[in-house]
Amino acid sequence: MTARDNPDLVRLDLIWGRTPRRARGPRPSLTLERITDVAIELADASGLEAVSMKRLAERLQVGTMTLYTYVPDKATLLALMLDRAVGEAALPEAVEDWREQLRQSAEVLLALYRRHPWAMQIDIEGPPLAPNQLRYLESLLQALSKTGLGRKEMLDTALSLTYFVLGAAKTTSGLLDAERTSSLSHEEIRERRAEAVRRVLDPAEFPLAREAMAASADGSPSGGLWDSLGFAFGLDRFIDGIAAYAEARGGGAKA
Amino acid sequence: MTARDNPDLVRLDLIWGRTPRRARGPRPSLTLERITDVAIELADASGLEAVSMKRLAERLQVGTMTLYTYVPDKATLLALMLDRAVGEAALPEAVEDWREQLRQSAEVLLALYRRHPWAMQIDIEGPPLAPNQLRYLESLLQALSKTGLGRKEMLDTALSLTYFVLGAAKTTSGLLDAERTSSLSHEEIRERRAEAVRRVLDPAEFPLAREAMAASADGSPSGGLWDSLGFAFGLDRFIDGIAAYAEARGGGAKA
DNA sequence: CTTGAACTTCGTATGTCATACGGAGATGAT
DNA sequence: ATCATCTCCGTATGACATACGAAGTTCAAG
Repeated sequence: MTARDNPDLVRLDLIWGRTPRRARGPRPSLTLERITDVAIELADASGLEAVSMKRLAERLQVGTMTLYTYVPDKATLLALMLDRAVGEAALPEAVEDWREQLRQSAEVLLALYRRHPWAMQIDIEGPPLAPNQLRYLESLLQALSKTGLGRKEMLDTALSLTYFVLGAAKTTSGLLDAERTSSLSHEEIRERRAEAVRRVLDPAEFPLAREAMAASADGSPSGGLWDSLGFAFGLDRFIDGIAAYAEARGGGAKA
Repeated sequence: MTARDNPDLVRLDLIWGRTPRRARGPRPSLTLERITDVAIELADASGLEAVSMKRLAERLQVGTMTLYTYVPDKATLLALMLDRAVGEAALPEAVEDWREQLRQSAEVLLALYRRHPWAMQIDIEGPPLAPNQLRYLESLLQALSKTGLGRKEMLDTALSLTYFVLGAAKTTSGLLDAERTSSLSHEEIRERRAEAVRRVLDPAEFPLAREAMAASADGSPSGGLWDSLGFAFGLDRFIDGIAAYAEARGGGAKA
């Protein structure tokens, strides 16, 4: 089966930079990379909804339809943006302590989502086979190869880690986004949220939630309830669970 | 501060069903619930992108702009849809084994995302304070109260669990969606994915990923690589980690 | 009983979006 | 020198959310 028969493969080849050859016509005035970079600038500055083909073309000083010579549709452009952003994440170098490497990998990914919140809004159809996504996965697997886990379990673990990070980033992004976008001060936002919580969190119906949120708000330096939200804690518990499992299986991991 | 001063609170009150009272004008011909239900039907049948104000109004036999008497904007409608969907998830009844209850809670949530894939595409701005979301959270906390964890740790744990489920659902939804939407047979889709993997997964650059995927595909009954994807495994490891932590802290949990 | 404030309904209009289509001109293989 | 193949892009289409304001409806107050 060649790419011609399967539109998915066209997109895949584009993401992998395998553009077949341009012989006949005039030289293109743009490159895919430049287009993708400018699109990312736009998304960073004003959010994903600001990335329209028209605005992007204006920034690039070309007509709107010119973009369609480089990209079959907008969804492909978004896939390119996503993988380019993922490529930005510096992979932590291999260290002997796989727990530490996993933790760092997770934090790098979270930081990436914080830097490029639009990346979480991009829905990929089909399996995640973009180059930088695969590189990230390979790096996780490399760290996990020190645990003595089986190959299938390593894959399950690596994917689970990315699930956790994506979910955490996505759940908290709305909160952080509001702080970035809104014209209000952080104090004001905090105040409004506290008001909203007060209005809604009936102690009779939600006793545990109320207590937990109160405890959480007290422990936070700025009194902000929605700051940390369990990322570090949850990540450490997950890694604990992996370590325990690997050890019980008689794996080669020490400590 | 009253709702009038803070547009967020208007939306919140709407989600909580606190509509102030309608005295003067003619009786409304619709209800928020009916609107929301029909919107959900539409989204279930044809995806979130099929839910436009125009189509929704047509289904309800009213003019497009009529909807705006019930809802300030589409984002609010989406928030209503989301919380109504969450309300559909039957909360597992409290059992003495908190691990089992947690596992069931996670599975219920995953099932919900599978049944209503559009729910994952809805971005909420601001904290998750919708009634059914809070009920779900309270139920998680109730299960966790048997662990002996501190209140802040309970909240961190509960949130982390939802992070994991959301991430897992979101990552895999693109794959399942393709199988639902596409006109191709599952066989054909599988074949194309295998072809894509073959094309892209250079063994020299991605030795571990290649091995892991091969092992994963072999272990799966239908030979499908992208079927389970580590949800159950990752969930169990996470719960293991929580249990270990609670026990080490000298909590009241027994085994 | 009348009046008018407050409400629902919704046609029309505005400005946005992705992208289909086709023409004009440039380039290089033959 | 020809012409297939490519780039560039103006125009057009049909979607979209929603602002605005007019018309009709209901009930409370005078």
